[in-house]
Amino acid sequence: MEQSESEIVASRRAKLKRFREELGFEPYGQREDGLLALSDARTRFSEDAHVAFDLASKEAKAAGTAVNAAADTRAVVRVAGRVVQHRDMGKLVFLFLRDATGDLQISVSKSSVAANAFELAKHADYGDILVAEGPIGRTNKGEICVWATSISLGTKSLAAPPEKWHGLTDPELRYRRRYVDMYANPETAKVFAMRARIVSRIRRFMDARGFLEVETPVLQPIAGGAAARPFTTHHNALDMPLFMRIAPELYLKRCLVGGMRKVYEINRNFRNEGIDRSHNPEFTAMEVYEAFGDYGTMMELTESLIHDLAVSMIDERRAAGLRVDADLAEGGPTLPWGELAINYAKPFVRVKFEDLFRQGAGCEMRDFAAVRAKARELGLHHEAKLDDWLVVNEVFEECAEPLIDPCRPTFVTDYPSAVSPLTRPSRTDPALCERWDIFIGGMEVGPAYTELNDPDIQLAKFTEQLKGADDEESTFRTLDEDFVESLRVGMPPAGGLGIGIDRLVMLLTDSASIRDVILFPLLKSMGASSPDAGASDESGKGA
RNA sequence: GAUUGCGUAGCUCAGUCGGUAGAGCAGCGGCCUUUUAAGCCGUAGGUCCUGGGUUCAAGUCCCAGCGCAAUCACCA
Repeated sequence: MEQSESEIVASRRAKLKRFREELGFEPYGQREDGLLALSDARTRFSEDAHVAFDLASKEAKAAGTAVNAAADTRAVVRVAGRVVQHRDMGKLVFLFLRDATGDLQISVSKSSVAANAFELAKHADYGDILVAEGPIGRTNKGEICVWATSISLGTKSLAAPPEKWHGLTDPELRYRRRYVDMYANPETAKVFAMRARIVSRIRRFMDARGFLEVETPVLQPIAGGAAARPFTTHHNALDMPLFMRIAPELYLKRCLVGGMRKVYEINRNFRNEGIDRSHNPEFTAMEVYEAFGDYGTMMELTESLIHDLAVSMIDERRAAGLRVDADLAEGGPTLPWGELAINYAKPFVRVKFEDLFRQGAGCEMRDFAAVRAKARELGLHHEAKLDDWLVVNEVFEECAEPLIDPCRPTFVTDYPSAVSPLTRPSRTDPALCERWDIFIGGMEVGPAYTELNDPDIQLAKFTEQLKGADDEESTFRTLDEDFVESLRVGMPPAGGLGIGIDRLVMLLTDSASIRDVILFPLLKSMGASSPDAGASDESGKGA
């Protein structure tokens, strides 16, 4: 049953036993009060106190007496952290502890601690969690450290650690063993700390503008609000199929019907589709709805929010050691993202879909014959099967989107109505609708609409959409009649917005992949059975 | 789904033309009271991703599969 363990694990187990039985340390620790974060402990260092103590020590040594306790004004700190460096000099041991705030050296002199504590320091392994207490001073070489007067064991680590200099670099291992990645590569932990602050800033921004944060169903009987393949599940007691939501949109609109004026939700969506650098099957989105607003109010809100976040990232990124190219004095925060230097100065770029189309395709988008010719020229061979406006959309994505300057946040406005089923058509030009998409760094970060609130048009658009569904799609695409009914009750005119939080965090933290901003991204499971072995397993699962 | 690349010790990586499996770190045993990837002496550690094939001989060449990455496709 017990697998034979590696030599390293075996020796760590032997140490655990020795620490417990010979040295009297509980290998899994206990409550510790009064612990300081390592970065806070470091700030308690006083050069004056250190120099005064150093002088008193030398005088006492020359005189052959003990140091007068009153001469030691160094702050005493109590800290805990994981061992990431260990240098044994014989009767003096230097080790570095690490916590989420940084690293701090602990210097353990045989003459300053109990015999069992010195043995513990001497034999501590990379990865062990230690608790140390003592005055904060520095070494001859200038390293600020805790001169330990006591050391105890927080937790013994049994697993083999990563390489101490290169850390964990294999991307697969970093994602699969994120708990190791987070301490072995401090920049990983910094990205997630920044993500947390970005999300809380977004909430403060929305709250300050009077939006109410609500929570709507993740388990939905009908997966609406977007066109994506949902994950399916089943409720046993009610014996009903359920879908993980692909978007909260239809529920948030019901909130407007119910009388909420301004609502938002920050939560997970789930889409059963491909995985790549900007797609994870579960991702975080913020959706916003404002009664009596429109896509213009959403544009102002989005521009202000993203600009404010970018400004706040100047200090964040400097503190985390990330690049910042320019500051506000030069026209707006410029935050590098990979090879791109993205400038978040207001106002963001605005360009009409129709104009960008003309520029990219070289013809008018309403000249469908020319558009179809262009599509064939581009090699879009399924062009003949598509509606005119879908061809327009494909040609746009192919020819026009690449023209958007990736270094400037850009609103593309006034999309064709035909590709936007939840959006209100323009009153002056019904072929177009009041919708924009914002692009940053070549990524689509989010769309916004003036919401369609005419129940008859909405019903017609849903019905039209369902007609085009193939067999597979029709298993999860169902008309949400209750939503249409809510529109009959009456939804005020409104603006709505969706923003991909993960993508925004990627841009703000200079992360190349969505997996770098999601703590535990989805990977294939390693223990998965082979296809033939799996068949018998599967039938046994539900019981 | 397609193409390309990668998969060797716990980790980071070498491995030439097909000819006995290598280093550093980590580990283990020593030495050292000011180290900064500490150093020095000694020692141990391998399913070369898996399965086939070619060959006197395969980590290396061929085929299939698995995993990861990048690019493309898909995702209105």
